[in-house]
Amino acid sequence: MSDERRLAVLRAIVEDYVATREPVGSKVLVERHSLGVSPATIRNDMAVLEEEGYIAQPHTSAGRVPTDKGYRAFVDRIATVKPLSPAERRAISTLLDDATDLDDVLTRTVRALAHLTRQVAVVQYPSLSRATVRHVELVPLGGPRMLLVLITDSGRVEQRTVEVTSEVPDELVARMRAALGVAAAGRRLSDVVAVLPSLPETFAPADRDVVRAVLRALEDSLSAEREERVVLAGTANLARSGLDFPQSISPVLEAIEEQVVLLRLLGEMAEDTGAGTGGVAVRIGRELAHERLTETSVVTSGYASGGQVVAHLGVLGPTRMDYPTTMAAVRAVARYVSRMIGG
Amino acid sequence: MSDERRLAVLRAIVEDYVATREPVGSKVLVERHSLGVSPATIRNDMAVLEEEGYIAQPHTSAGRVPTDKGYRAFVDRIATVKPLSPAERRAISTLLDDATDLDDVLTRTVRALAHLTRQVAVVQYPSLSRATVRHVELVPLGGPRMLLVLITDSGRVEQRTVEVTSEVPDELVARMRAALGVAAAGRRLSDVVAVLPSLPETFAPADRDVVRAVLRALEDSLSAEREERVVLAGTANLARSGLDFPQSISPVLEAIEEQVVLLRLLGEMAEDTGAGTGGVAVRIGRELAHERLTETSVVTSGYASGGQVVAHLGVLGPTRMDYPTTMAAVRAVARYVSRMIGG
DNA sequence: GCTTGGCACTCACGACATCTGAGTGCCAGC
DNA sequence: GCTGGCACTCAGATGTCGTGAGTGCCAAGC
Repeated sequence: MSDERRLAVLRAIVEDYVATREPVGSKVLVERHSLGVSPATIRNDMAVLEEEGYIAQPHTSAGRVPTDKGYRAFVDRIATVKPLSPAERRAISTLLDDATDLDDVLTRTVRALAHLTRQVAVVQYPSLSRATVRHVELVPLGGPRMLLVLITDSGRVEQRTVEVTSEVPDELVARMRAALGVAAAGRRLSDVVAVLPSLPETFAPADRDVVRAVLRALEDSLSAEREERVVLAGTANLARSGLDFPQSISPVLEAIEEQVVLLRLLGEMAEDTGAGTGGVAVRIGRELAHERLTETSVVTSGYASGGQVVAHLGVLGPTRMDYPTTMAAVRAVARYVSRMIGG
Repeated sequence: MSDERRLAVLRAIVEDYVATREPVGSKVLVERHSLGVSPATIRNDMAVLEEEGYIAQPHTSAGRVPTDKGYRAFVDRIATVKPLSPAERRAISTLLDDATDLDDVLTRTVRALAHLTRQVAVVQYPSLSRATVRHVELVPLGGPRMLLVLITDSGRVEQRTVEVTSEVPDELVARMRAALGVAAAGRRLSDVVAVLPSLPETFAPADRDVVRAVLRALEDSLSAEREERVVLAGTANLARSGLDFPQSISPVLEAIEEQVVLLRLLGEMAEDTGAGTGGVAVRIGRELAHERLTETSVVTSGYASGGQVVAHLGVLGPTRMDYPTTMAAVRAVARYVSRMIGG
């Protein structure tokens, strides 16, 4: 019994199951794919594949269904990322080309991705910590309130209100703005944090409390928790493929809504980009190690600005998904975004 | 046959159906509510109610179910907004009190609303056109690109990149910034638009193209389409109440995802705030005039800043919803937000 | 003129029995 | 090591039937 044929059988099972959503039996397998052997032979192969955990039987008199392990083998050893069709490439350009600012780019990106893959798409905002500060602005909002605005070179704008106990004179605001500009502009955010503690010294003692409040707000803007934001699209696609979620889609929706979960995943998967998949990472079912997402797979890729990966984007769908196509779409969109934001 | 009793019967039907999700018959009706008459009498009332279109029978041998018209009568003539429980009030405070900036307030608000009502919550960003400009900032992004940032008194920050054909000297950027500041600061956005056309005149002819590009971007930021943003939460609740959507929840999810639909609704409903409902507007099923939302109801309310309604928020759920409780929650949250943003 | 008990009627739904066919595992022969 | 044959299993489809909730109507009663 040749190893290659067993892999071919596995591939055929995955492809047929993805296409038909029905357990596939030995007979249709030889009919639809030219495997050159009889159903009985295939059955032997299937028995082995099942014993090794690549496929499973929902019940005795049914065909086989790929397991997580089966999909994994498919993704790692069988499938090749297939290039997008020209029409799909055109769709990406049309959707993304006339974007205005960063918000707009990301919103359009996530929509394009959801549309291409017919699944749930996620795009993470460019990380703040790796960016450099383009500009810091401090605006008096009247009375004891000010607005701190932070603009990075990736075009991201962070805002934060600062409230102190007493009225702040405009003149002091102006001086603080100038000091912040000098201290921060052109620096990487992580470096800015290091400079901050020495700043209050340069102000009159009476003003230092106010200065410290502003710095706290700035530090807060830079801190890891606040920096992470994601945009979502295509949740309706989940419902469409509701049949793929035995219980209900509501745990999946819940998990998606807790953006923390998504962010953690995007972060984790940043590290397991497999070889030969063009920078695309895939996690399948239980590999996600999340109880609400056992029937779900995630496909992600990083996107770059200035040669540096600044954030990730991806797609979430049922384990029974068309991996080659999805991976191709994720890769293509990631590259396109990178180009747009100057990757 | 007294009119009051018929209303009482309708109320009982609505309440029971909302509670049990099952068509309600004459027998259980007299058992559960002390109506003081026999089932046969109730049947007569029900026959009339059905003839008048307030209730319907799913099939011959089943109980009755309220129609859209029935719910409408319930909301208008029977139900009273019931105050929230102390625990619920506390939940609102706890969730909202330590919000930092406007983004944060709105995100927390939408979560609170979704949590309280166990439905899909929507919060609209404060309208730009009614706001006044606090500050305009123009930041050089290097080369021919600039970033235009607009800060309103409601704390909203709008950003927009401007790209021109040639490099823009920092000095010109500074002059434009100053001119914009003078022209816009303190004005209502709608008034700012009127002032813009005269601005290029004050610049040297060679610079006017650049100035015009910036003004176009500014106008764009102020334009009606861009000004509208919404935040969503609780989509998972839809799946939970999936049984209430006979076909599937996916058309509903689709409609929600097209934020245009939501914005149109919020806008329309701004005008039909009924009397006696405490500023809360309700649309039921087909009243929404949206084919994907025939099984859906929406409950909204405006929220205010400076005594002016600046935007709306609300909740979307199955027509079979607990209107009194939902309306109470929407009203309470709207008031709370108004207080927080200085309503 | 309402209200009420009685009664015949309807019909969705669940329980149960039956059937069918896809798919399997195994084995003997090639 | 492949193949055809064969007995076996079992989920799902189909059909039948009984049950009971709920109704509408009517004639009697307050």
